Amino acid sequence: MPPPPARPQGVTSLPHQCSVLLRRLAASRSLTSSSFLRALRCLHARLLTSALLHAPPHPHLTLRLIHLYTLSGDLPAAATLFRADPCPVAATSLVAAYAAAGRLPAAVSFFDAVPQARRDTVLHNAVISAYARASHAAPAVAVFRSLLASGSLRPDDYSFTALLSAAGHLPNISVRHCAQLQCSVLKSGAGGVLSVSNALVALYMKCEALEATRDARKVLDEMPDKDALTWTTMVVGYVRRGDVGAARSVFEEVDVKFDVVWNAMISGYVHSGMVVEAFELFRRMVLERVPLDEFTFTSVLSACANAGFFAHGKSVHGQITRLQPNFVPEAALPVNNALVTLYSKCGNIAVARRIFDNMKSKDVVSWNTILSGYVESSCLDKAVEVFEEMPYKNELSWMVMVSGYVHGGFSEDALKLFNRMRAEDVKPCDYTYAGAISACGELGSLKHGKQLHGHLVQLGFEGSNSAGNALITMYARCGAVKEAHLMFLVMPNIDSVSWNAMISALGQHGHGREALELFDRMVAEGIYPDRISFLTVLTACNHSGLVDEGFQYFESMKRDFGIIPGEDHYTRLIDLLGRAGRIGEARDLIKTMPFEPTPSIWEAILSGCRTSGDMELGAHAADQLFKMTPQHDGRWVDAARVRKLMRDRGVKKEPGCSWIEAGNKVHVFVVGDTKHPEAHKVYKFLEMVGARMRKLGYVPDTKVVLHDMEPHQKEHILFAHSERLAVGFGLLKLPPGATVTVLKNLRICDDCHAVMMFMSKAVGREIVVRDVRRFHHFKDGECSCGNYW
DNA sequence: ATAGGGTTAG
Repeated sequence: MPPPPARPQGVTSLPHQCSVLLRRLAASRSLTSSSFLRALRCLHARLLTSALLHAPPHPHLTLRLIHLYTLSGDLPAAATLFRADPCPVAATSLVAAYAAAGRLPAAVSFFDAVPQARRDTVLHNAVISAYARASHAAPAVAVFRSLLASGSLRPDDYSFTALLSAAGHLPNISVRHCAQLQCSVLKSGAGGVLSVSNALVALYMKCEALEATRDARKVLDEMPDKDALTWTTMVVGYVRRGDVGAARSVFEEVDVKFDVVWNAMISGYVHSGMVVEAFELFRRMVLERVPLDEFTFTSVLSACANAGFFAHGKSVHGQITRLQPNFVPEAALPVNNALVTLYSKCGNIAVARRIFDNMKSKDVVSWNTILSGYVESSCLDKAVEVFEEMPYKNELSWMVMVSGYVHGGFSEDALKLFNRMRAEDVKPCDYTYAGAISACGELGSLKHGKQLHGHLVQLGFEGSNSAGNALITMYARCGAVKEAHLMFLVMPNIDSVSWNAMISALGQHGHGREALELFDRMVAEGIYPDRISFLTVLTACNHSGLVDEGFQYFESMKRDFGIIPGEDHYTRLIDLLGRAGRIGEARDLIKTMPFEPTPSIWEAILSGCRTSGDMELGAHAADQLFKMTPQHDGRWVDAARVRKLMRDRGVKKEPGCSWIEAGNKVHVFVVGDTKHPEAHKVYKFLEMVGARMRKLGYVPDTKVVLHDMEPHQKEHILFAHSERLAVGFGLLKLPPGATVTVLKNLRICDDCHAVMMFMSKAVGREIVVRDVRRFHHFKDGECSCGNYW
């Protein structure tokens, strides 16, 4: 018996043993779905890393460790190991892992870290596909070109697959372009490869041209083998082209229906807003025992969230919970993301947060979902918290935050963030620009707005509708109606939002008739007006005093367009009537409303009464309003006491008198002369005060509602301002001779009888109060008045 | 070590 061959030296060394173990661990594919295995891998990787700290460096081992780390989801650890030796194989793993996590810049950095001479085809492929995944066509093509230009390297079928996929993200991809690509694929000999053909089908389906579907079909018919993805590609392609019917017939054509095709069809219905059909298909899937996977659930959950079928969504949630053990963390990720969306859309942000917190792995989408959940629930401070806490952000995170700021009235912060974004070298997308432009509009900063317009043009975002619409609004807000109109004229494809913006622009500047004409033209051009359009029209009528026209459009909205007027439409109409002194009609209108009057309806009535001097109705409206407004939370001046004082002094609901309601909703009834050249500043300032108030967190859901900033009102505008702390408060102007006891947080100017309310935090601070003509300087309880101009 | 399609955030 021959002796066993002697072991080669060094094989039993620690690195070698580890290497064997690692290879086994990484290869245990059958257990991939177990999160336990992932944890185990991670644990092993960590143990080995520390064990090998003092062992001699071993390239193979490092590679295996990197692979293990990427498999177990510990990307930073993998990246650290890579930096010690930037080899192409490790880079490939990392590029793929980071791209899969949606972190493109990091993914590309690994490619960059490998010296050009060491980059191989596989690494190039990984980068091309990383760019393709992130829909960045141009850089993907550039990397492909560099692969060709290298001389020593040749693209393989992976390269072509990734390239074709990237090409699908090119804007206006043409059939000719596709054919050219097909040609070069054939020439390279990658023509018969399934994945390449699938990518080609997808590419043709992405062309806008009608005949492109024929070409796609031709490729498909010539394919010797087709798999689930081939059919899915066709279904998805048709859905993208807006042809759900064709998608459905492809779906029916497939004999053996793979679950992927079902999922594609369901998500197709969801995207087309055909929620009923989506659910129908989902039911059939269950009946036919097609395995439901995370994609199915994600689509169905998204359907529930979009359609507002929250109860249904919750029952699907239950179903998922029963299946949870079968879900791998990375598979459950999109499902969890969809769940977070569902709960935050149905207003249950707390549950959304709980799901988010319990998620084992989170990606950019998860963070963005919870971020926008907070933004939509007007919890801006929470949103900011999340934003700063996010381990990684993408363009969308910034966009959500910028537009969230604008939406919440924090235009200054929006612009600040926008600037920070550029300082951090993040390229804003057109939506972000739209947000920043709206912020300029809100702040009335034409100069800055124009500047951004310039950047937009430079960046080639000219054709963007969101940015264009924001520009129309911005120009209108800044008083540049001509520019707004010009924008409206040059925009390549105006949508209903553009029309609404332009109608509103005209209305704002008192061109009521033109606004109505534009509305008629919109309808004549076949654009269906929505509820916003009518809101805009009513506002335009309001600004120009077109009472009868307002009524006509209101009637037409119900009769011709089947839009049920909401609270906001009634409010506008009542406001319109009130301004025209036709308060009686407004009162009659309330009775015909299909719902009980809301606070804003009473506010409109109240301000109408102020104009017409209808004391009786005004008193009634005020009483209703007070009844409805929630109690203050103790941090504010007791509005009830002030009200009582006013009543006691016989100043209740006097025309021209403005007042405040404290509580969860703070109404700042500003009575002002808007013709004054400085008036718009006051207006902006008050908005800012409201915004800051919320930001400071004094009263969570505070809304500052401004009233009576119309040209025909000519009274004082009073407001308060502190250099350090802008405080939210309201102002009462009492008639001369009225005496009011000073409450804890209340001060009165003896000279002009302005009553100020401060938050307790502001008491004792130096507060400067100005009105348009006078200023009040409060210090140590003293008030000095003087002329401001 | 890399790939094609479908899911989630606006």
